Amino acid sequence: MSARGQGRWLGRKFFARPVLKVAPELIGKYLVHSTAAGAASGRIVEVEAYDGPEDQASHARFGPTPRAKIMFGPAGIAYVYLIYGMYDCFNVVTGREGEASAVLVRAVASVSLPTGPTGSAGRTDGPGKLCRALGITRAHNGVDLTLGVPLGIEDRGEPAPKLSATPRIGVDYAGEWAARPWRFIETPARDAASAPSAPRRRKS
DNA sequence: CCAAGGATTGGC
DNA sequence: CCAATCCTTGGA
Repeated sequence: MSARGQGRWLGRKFFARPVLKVAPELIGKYLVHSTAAGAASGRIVEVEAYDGPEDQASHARFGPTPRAKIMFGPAGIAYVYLIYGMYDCFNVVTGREGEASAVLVRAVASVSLPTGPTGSAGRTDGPGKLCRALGITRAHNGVDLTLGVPLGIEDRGEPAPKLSATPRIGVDYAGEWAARPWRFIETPARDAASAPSAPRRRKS
């Protein structure tokens, strides 16, 4: 459907802005993975921003290493890496070329799979499960998301959701950077059960 | 070359 | 609370 590409897929201009502006705007957009079998998609509901080599939580903190150099490149490119030897995590590069910033997509909802009913009834829990659910792997590292295939991010014209910002997950080692509220989630309708769960981080 | 640790998840 | 599991990085 490249013929109807006008504004359907988020383009270079959207991604080529400061990551702290792009990240919250990705909430409510749709991550779509198209294959021969059909399209797998999910509504983005949780993201994290990683901004520059000085961000001690970012993979770019060691400079443009073989793995992280893609973060220094042009915006709109997928950065998919393997974590803990078993899970793939999906990111999109943002900002100007030469800067090192990216958005980690941590969760999607309303998952739709080509094989039929999702069964998931909705939401993935984390970046690893998200990639597994949508079939995203390291093979997608470096693909241009603005083309829409095989991977793209779609604006379906939904109104901007209400957002909350919290510190990022699993970056305790990052010192003062760990405290920055650079994780964005759609504000839960009710927080009765979910709010108290956050503090539990390993290592007391 | 080698040792250490990780943008996580699921099991005990 | 902690093991799984392997790639990336930094240091010797």
